[in-house]
Amino acid sequence: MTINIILPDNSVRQYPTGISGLEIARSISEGLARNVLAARVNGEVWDATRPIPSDSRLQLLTWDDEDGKAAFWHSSAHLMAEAVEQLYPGSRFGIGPDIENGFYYDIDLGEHVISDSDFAAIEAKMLEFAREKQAFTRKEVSKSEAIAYFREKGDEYKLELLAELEDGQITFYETGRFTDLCRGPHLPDTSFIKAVKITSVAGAYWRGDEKRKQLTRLYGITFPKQQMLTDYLTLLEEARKRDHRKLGKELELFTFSQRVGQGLPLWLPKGAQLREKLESFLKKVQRKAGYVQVISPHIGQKELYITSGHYEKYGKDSFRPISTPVEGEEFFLKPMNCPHHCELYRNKPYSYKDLPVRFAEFGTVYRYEQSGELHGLTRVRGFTQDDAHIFCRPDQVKDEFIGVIDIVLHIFRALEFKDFTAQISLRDPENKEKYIGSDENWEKAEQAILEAVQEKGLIATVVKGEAAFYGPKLDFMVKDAIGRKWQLGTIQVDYNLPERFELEYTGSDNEKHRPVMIHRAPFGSMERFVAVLIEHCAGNFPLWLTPDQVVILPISDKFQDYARAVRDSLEQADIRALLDERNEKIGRKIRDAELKKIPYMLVVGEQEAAGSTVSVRKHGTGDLGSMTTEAFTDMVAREVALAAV
RNA sequence: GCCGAUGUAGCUCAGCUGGCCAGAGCAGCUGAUUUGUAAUCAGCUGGUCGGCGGUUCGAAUCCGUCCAUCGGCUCCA
Repeated sequence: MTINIILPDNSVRQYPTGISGLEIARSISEGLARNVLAARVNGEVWDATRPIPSDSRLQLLTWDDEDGKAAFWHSSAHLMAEAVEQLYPGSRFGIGPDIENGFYYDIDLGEHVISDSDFAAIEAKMLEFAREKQAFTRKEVSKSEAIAYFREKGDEYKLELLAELEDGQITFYETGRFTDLCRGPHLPDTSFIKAVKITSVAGAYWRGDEKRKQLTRLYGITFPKQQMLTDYLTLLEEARKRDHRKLGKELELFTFSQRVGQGLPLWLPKGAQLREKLESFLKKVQRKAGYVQVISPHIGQKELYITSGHYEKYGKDSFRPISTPVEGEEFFLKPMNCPHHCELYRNKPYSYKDLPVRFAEFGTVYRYEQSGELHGLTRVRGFTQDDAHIFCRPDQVKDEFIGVIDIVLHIFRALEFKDFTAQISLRDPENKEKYIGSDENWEKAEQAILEAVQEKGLIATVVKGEAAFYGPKLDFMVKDAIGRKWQLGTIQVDYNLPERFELEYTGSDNEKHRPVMIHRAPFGSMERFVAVLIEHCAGNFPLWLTPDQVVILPISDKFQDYARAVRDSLEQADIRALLDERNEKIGRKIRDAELKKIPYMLVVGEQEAAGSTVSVRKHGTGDLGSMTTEAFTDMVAREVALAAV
């Protein structure tokens, strides 16, 4: 009996029934066979060793295929589990998936505690088992057999997972001494795994539920070649150099003080300069888009947040209320700007002709984030949103939404953020009580977002259950230096606050109508945006943004006067210039300026003073030769203008 | 908040299993040098070793606790 196998190039080959992907690979070339990690059979990823029963389309997966890599790492999780079980008998296992960079396994170690000093032993055990070339053996089992096995083993986690599976779809995989409930697929055997690194250990709640037991999550990564691990670790090392916490310190952008408080950033002069540039850039964009600036105070009465619904939802997790000499009077630090903006809207009656009204404010808000959540500038307790609230008619929602998407994309383009993702967050249809507002309004809002995104041709993932409690949203996310995703820009439709604040406008029918509100922040928060920006450009900010654009380096004291004259003329032209007056050699001044990542260095000495020129050196590039001060000024002005900001 | 780790001068770090006055480089200060494209030389200053408590004849080192930071989990209006 033979079957037809269609390969990716559409060629058809005949093989005996029950041949495996691996055997087919071997029939093509021994080299291919050595690299085959898994097989895609009719679109489904299978073990390379699994017999193919009938005519099929086959793709052999190697390290270069995401699915091949996934099988590799998932198999590595099993290998790690086997090692852990040998080292710490009685361990029970939760789940052990592959992830973007490697894999993890959630393990209940009983009384045992694993710390990084144990990693080496686990790695050694894994390599030992890898060399044993243990096969991953797939076994179909009945549900009752499976339950019996894990009951015998006393693994309540696997039993819980089993309870959700149906009979007939349950498979076990055996690797050496370790048997796991697993769908697969897996590598043919463990010998493919040549390099192993346990990367970290952390607590993780079983099934992500804070109320359930915390298991030990062991993270690891493996490779088919030792060199690949070395390269990966080097890459990580490089990424850490871009970390905004490190660069923020080195470039004197911001700092934290224990005395001021956890999660409360202090912006140093250079950081403040940078942030101000970003703010004025956005203000200009917004002015053109019809926004008006407003200003509101940092606190608001308790009643304001009772009206908005925030008190009920977050009152307990906020900073403690501020009391006053008046009995019963309480104020809150504002955790959001929208309630204040609603009151601004209520200042006067609006006609349908007045809408949309767009109130913008760089509003500083305070939220009592859990201490374990705080992280550099990306997660803080006091931060400034580039906030605005658009009050519009229901028929304007989509256009306004589109307008905001345009602003976000404009900003990303200006700052060369190419690698972002967009996510539409809808409510969880199973848990409607988590949200405020009517079904009808939610449906209208979600529809508006979906349509706007579609019209802009934006590629966005849709996630149910991620909406804010008052409305659905569209978020823009960017990754940081070490691959963590952060939300930056956000656009949120809100039918609820206008209701709660009884906002109105008079329609053409002379009747009162309720406006729709759109919350939006293209940067998200200045803190987080600056953090991501720092990591994105590794501290080499675009010329128009960078705190110090130019530094003037006199060859010696003798040329201080000329150097000052150059600086003054640059400042006249609105160029931010420093003067290095230290009594140091030129090599030293250049080195320090390079380390400070200042875009342009102007060396001035005898020749320059004589000819009214400057000798220009560009950061990271080197000597550009000399030119007149005017020519340099023009060059900088042009470069700034070119950024189109 | 939870799990694990870390915490020595402004910065980066050394100080092993407890024992002379706690060290280095950079930064800073003083002086010399007057310099041509990534570190000039010399001298000096600077630390209640994260805070508090304990064990000990003796603690940066061991234990407890609190605080902060780091990696995750949960959360994120």
